[in-house]
Amino acid sequence: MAKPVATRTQMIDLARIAGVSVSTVSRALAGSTLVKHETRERISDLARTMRYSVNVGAQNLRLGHSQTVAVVLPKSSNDQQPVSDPFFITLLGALADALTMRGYDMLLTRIDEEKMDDIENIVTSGRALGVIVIGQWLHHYSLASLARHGAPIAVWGAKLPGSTYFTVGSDNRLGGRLATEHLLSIGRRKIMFLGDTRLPEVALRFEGYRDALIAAGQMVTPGLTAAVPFEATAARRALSDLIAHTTDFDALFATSDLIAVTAIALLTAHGLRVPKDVAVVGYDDLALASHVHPTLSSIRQPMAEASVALVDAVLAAKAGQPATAVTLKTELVIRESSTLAKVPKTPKVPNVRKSKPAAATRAATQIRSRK
Amino acid sequence: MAKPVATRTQMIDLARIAGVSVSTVSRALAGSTLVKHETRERISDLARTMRYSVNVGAQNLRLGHSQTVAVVLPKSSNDQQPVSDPFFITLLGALADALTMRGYDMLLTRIDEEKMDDIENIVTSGRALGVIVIGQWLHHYSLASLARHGAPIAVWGAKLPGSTYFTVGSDNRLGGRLATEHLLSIGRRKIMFLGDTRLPEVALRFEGYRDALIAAGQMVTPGLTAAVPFEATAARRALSDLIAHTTDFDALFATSDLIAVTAIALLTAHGLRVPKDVAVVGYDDLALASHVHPTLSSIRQPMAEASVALVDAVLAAKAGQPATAVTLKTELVIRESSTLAKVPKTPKVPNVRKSKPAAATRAATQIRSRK
DNA sequence: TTTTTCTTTGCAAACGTTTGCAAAAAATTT
DNA sequence: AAATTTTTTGCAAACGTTTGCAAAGAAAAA
Repeated sequence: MAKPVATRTQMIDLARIAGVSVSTVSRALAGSTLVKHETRERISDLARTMRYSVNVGAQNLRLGHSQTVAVVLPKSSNDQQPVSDPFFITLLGALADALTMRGYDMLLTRIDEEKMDDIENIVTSGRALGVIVIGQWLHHYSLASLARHGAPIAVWGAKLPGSTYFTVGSDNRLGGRLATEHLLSIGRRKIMFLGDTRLPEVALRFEGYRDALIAAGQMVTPGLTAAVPFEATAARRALSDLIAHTTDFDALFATSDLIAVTAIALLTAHGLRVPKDVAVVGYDDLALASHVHPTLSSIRQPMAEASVALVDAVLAAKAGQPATAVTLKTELVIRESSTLAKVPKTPKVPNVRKSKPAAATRAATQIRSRK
Repeated sequence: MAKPVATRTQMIDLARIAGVSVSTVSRALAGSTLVKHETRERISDLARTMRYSVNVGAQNLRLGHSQTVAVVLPKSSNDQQPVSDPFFITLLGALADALTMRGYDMLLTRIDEEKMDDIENIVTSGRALGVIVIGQWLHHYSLASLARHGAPIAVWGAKLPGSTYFTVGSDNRLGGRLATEHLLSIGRRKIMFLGDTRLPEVALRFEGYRDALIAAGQMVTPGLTAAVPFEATAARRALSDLIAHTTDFDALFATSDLIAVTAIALLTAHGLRVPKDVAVVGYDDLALASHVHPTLSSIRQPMAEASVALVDAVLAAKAGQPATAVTLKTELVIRESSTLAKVPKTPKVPNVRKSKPAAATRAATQIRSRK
């Protein structure tokens, strides 16, 4: 086999072959009307047959800007787990699409929570024009500090009081309220709240939960709140403990779908029926919510819109606009896990459509069935 | 607020402040021993306090190479779905870690199946030094063509006969055999195969399935094979149909965990008990396998090792080495969905450890419980 | 002190583009 | 045919680094 010449073809090669200058090639490939239509065609064709594409590094250098947006996920230094939360993973996919659609490249990085300055590095090193931060971060104040230093960042999550950066998130308080009102409306009175209120998003969902209870003339029972973490294994451990010791509840409001399905699995193993004995509502409305049995009611966070909003936000930050907080449409999706009607018994027709819309609580509520 | 000067700090700024030339700064930051220890320190400190980091674009341009590896996922032009398969998403996370660990940046792109030439673009445009291709691709031959043109690519999946590119994958045939042998060993005789054998990986798993049946003196029953696709919604539809019309089976071997859990949900809705009436084994051993109820037996594909192997492969390809195919350790993980023993009844201790290792078929088999 | 050697620094040329400006070529008008 | 305008091209300077080479400075040897 002949050793191929390693040197990549570049503009000067095209120029030589076409008998023009590099300037002309550059302009031709950029589609500039400055160059004669005919030569433009000729050069484009040449580029195509020679499988040439411009070196984006050089291009960025000259143009002084990058077409890449970084997406960072937190990595706790202790755990070696790959990205655990299916929610963020789903968001990741949606982000990849949103960015690709707009013509941006996506740089994916996992960053140690202790080394948040690395985030700034991504921008100052010119690797990306801005950073989208997703995942459950403890050090929100570091983010604020980064933003103040001028790094264009957009963050998934709740808007915190003094935050200096762009945020995109669902209406956590509304979500908490919708879930709780729904559970109340199907007659549940001992609704347990599962989530770690140290996280701002979860704290807001808890407020919604409390609001709904109070509006219904109930109050928050201390024993009905459990600080279940988002991480899968830890969540399972916490729930195991919980279910072994507490049984005095007839509904669960889980602050993530993962917590919800884990809880359902444990309840079932414990001999409790869902939704008959315990109704369950999750949060996120991931694909998995429709795949488990019983299918899971959940508060829907619209991923595609979230992604677009995050991209917009990071570009706005880059443009120097003042930080804003986007709140996404947040709605309840009712499925079997919180439906009073009996689960329909194995229809011959594949498409199950619930006939009895058990309890529609309010405007923002909708019934979903599988397509 | 004073408008901050937009210009990013660069080497020449450090040089001016430190009273040296850019060459010295460059060398100092690179840690060259050519520059006096004391000045090196001084410049490093200065860089740190000024929050400077070198422009990787310019660096790459000068150095003539990139530190970025692209990871591409297929996107079917018709469906607007975000990345669907949880398997690839999990792999994605593991890849992010493997690359970060080695000091490479990861560029994530979704590419239309019809425009596979875009893959080559990633390399010729200098965006990345090589490409890791994951996902279920139909056009394997296009990949081969790309590889022949010199693009360093590494592909997740089965090694195809004449493939000119690096591949990393599990031992699909062994996996199929292990699953089937296990189901046979717990007394099942009507084992249904769920998977689309047009995909090379699935075809191999089917061969393993057939091997095991034949070794047990059985033969493949045509009615016990269903071409269930990997994509979630389509899979559900296919399974719905299937379960409505066929019931003459006592075990399922699903070629993905997603198919398996969907099947379990549908079976349960249909009044069938898992594993009592129908035992189920999946493929991939994703996190979700331990989160569903009953927990899912599955063929484990080691993600972390896969990621490392893929990174190694793409670097080898870049170095011009001849293509190889890595086969990962492939083993069966037995959980509740294929265990004869009764599901343990809600132990007070959180950590469930199965007491009865129902049926260990062979060396590569292991029993797992949650940590 | 002068010469020699060794250490530390700076100059200038690359890396592959884009683009302002001016020159050349072509088309139009006088 | 000359003068003017319009279209098309090329020159050369940037973009922010790295590095071979030579020069300057310091230390050692003569």
